[in-house]
Amino acid sequence: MAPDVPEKFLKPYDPTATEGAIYKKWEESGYFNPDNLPGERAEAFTVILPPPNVTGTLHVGHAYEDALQDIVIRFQRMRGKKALWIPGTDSAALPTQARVEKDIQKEEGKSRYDIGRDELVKRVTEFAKNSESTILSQVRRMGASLDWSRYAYTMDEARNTAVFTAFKRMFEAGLIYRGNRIVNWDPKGQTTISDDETLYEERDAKLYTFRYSKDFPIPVATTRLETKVGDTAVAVHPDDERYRQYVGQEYDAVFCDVPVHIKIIADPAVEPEFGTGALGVTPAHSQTDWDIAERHDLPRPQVINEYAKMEVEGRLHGKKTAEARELVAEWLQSEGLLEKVEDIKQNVSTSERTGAIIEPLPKLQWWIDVNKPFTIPYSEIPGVASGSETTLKALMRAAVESGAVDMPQEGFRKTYFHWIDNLRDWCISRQIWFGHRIPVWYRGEESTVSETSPGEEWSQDPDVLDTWFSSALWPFSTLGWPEKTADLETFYPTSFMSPAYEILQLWVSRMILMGTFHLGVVPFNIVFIHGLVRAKDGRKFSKSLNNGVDPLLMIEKYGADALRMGLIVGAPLGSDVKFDEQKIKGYKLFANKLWNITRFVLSQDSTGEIKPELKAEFDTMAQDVTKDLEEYRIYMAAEKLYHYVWDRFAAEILEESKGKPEYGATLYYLLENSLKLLHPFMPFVTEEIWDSMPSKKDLLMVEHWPVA
RNA sequence: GGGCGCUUAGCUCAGUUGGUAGAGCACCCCGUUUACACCGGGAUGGUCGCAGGUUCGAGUCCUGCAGCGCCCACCA
Repeated sequence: MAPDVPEKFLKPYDPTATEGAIYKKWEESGYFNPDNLPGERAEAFTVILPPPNVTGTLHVGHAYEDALQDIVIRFQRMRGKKALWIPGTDSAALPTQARVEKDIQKEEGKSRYDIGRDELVKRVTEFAKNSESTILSQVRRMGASLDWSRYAYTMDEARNTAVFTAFKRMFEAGLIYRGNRIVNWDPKGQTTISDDETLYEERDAKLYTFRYSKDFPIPVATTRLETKVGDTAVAVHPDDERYRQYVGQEYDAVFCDVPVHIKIIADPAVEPEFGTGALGVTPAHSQTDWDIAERHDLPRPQVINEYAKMEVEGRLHGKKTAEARELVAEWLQSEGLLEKVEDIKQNVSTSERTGAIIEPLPKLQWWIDVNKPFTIPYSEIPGVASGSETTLKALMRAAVESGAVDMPQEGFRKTYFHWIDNLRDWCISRQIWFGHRIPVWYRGEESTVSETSPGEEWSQDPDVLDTWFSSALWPFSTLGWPEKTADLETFYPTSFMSPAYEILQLWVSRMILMGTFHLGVVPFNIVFIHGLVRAKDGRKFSKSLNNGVDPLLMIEKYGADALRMGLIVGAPLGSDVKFDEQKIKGYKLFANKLWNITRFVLSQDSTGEIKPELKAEFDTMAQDVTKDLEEYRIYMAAEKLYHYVWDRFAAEILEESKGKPEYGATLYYLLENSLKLLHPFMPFVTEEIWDSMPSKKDLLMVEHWPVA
C-alpha cells in the first residue's frame, strides 16, 4: 500500500509561506545555543559574525557573508560539534555619527555644535538602536543560526568594560602613548581620520620652482607654496653631486613677511630626479617632512590651523590655503624669486566621508606603539615564549608565520606580511563624540586612566577611540573577557573567521594584535578571506551608482535558500562574486525539484533492501562533499550536491525506479541523506521536508551528518 | 612607485595533486507518457589573453608580454 502524501506537496514549494515558521521553530528549539544541543559534544566550533555597522540596512554583501558562515556552522553542528555562532553589531563611531549629523543638518539645519555633545550622542544612540533591530531581523531572514542569547553590541556594558580594560592594560604596558604626530586632518569634519578613510583624487596643480631669497643657493620645487613659510630645511639626496657643497649651511630669510631659518641637510628620502632634486622641508604639514625633521632634529612650526587657514603674521594671516598660495606666488614674482611654474597632475588626499581636502597637521593623539618591546606574561603562540620580550608587530607576524592562525590563501598571506612589514603606530583617537570615550582624565598637569571620573576637578579627554579598537577585541569581548568566563574557556580561540578582503588590515590583523597581547592566544585558528559581491558589470555596489540589490526582495521572490545558493555556487572563497538574479532563480527551481522528489518518494513504500551499489555511489559523493566542506570548498560542495540530486537521483535513479517497488528503501535512503547534506546550504526547504519524513525524530538541524 | 590577483562558450563563472574542455543562464528544435511545465529530451557554441619553455602529455607548472581589477604608499 502506498502511503498518503501530505497535502502540502501537491502544490509547488512556496518559500514565503514556510521560512518564517521554520526559523521560529529553530529559535524555539534552543539549538542555536550550543549549551542546549543534544548528545555528547566534546569539541567546540566557534564563529563570530563580523558585526555589521548599525548605519543602515543589510546589503547583499552581508547576505553572502551570512550564508557562508551559516553553512559552516550548520555543517559543524551536524557533525556533533558544540557549534556557536555569535551575533553582534558594531557602533562604527564615525560613519554612524556622520550619518546622523547629515540627517540633522538636512532636517533641522543644525550642526553638531548647535546641538551639543550630550544631545548628539543621545540621538546617534537612538538611531543605532533602530538600525540595529532592522539589521537583526534581516539576518534572521537569511536563516542564520546565530545564538541570539549571546548577542553583543560594541557599546553595551560588557563590551565597554572590555574596551576600558584593554586600554588600561596596554597603557600600563607602555604601549599606548600620547604624542604629537602628523595626522590626516579633515578641516570640514573637524576630526582626524585614519589612512583607511582617505581617498586620492587626481587634480590639476601647479608646480612652482623658487628660491627662499636672492642668496639662497638651491632652487626648490613645490605645489604648496603657502606652506613654505613653515619650512625649516632644504633636503637633498646625500649622493647628489650638485648640492653636496651646500650641505650644512644655514640661511635666514624673510619669506612673504615671515622670517624663516633654513638649514641645508642631506637625507636619503629625497628623490633627486623630482623637480630640482631639493625638497623644502615643511615638518608640520607633511608626513615625509615630519620624519625628516625628526631625523635631523629640526624645529617644526605649525603655520596652518584646524580650519585650513594660515596662522602666521603678515599678509598671509588668516587666509585660506588656496588664497595664500596665490599671494605667495605674487610675492615671489615681484621679488624675482620665482623661476618656473609648471602644470602637473597631483594626487590629492580627500576625506572619504566629507570630501574635504586632507590637511596634514601635527596633533596630540593617542597611539598604539607597534614597535616597542615589552615582556609578554603568557603566550601560547609558537615561537614566542611566555615571559619573553617581544613587540606587537612581532606578535602579529609570529601568529600567522607559525601557522597558529592558518591563512591558507597564499595571496592574502603575502598581503598580510607586506602590510605588517610597513606598519606604523596605530592612531586610536578620533575627534568625534559618538563612540568609546578615551578613559583618560586630566587635572592640570596630572592625568590618570579611569573608567569613571576620579573627582570633581578632573576632566575627561574629549576624544573617542577609533571604532576598530573595540572591533579588534571582538573574538574575546563577545565571550565575556576580561572576566574569566566559562565561554572564554570553551569557545576561545574561535575556529573560523571569514571577513571580506577589504578589512584584512583594518580588522583581521588588529584582532590578531589584541588577541595575542591580551590573551597570549591567537583569536582564530583559520582565516578564510572572502571576496566582494559585485554587480553584474563587475562594479561595486554603491549608493552613488544606485545599483544596489536588496536581499530581502530576493528572498521574497525566490526564497532565502535560493539566495544563499545563488551567492555561494560559482565562486571559490576569496574571489569576487558577480551577482546574478538568474542564478538565484535557478536555485528556486531546485528547491521545487527537491519538493517534488519528496512528493514522489513519499508516495512509495519504504520496502525492500537498500541497493548496495546505489548506496555506495551516494556515500562516495557524500564523502567527497564532506571533504570539500572541511577544506572550505563550499561552492564546490554545493554544486556537487545540486548535480547529484538533480541529474543523478531525480533524472536517473528515480525514473528507473518507477513501477519497481523494490526501490522503495533505496529512495528513502537517498532522499533522507540528501536532505542532510543539503541542509547547511538550503536549511529552510530541507527542514520543511524533513518535517514530513517518517523517520524524523528531531529537527534536521541537529541530525547527524551522514559521513563520520 | 610597491604588493596581490584576474583573463576559459553570447553572459556569469567552475575546472581541488598536469592525463583527450564543464555548469548555470540565454538562444534553437522536439515533447504535456501521473514526482515536478517552477518540467523532460536534444542541438548549437571555446585555437582556455598573447609568445616562448618544462613534460610522453599543460587551462593547470616556469619565463616574458598585453589588457583589466584590487590593496598599500603618496614625489615635495
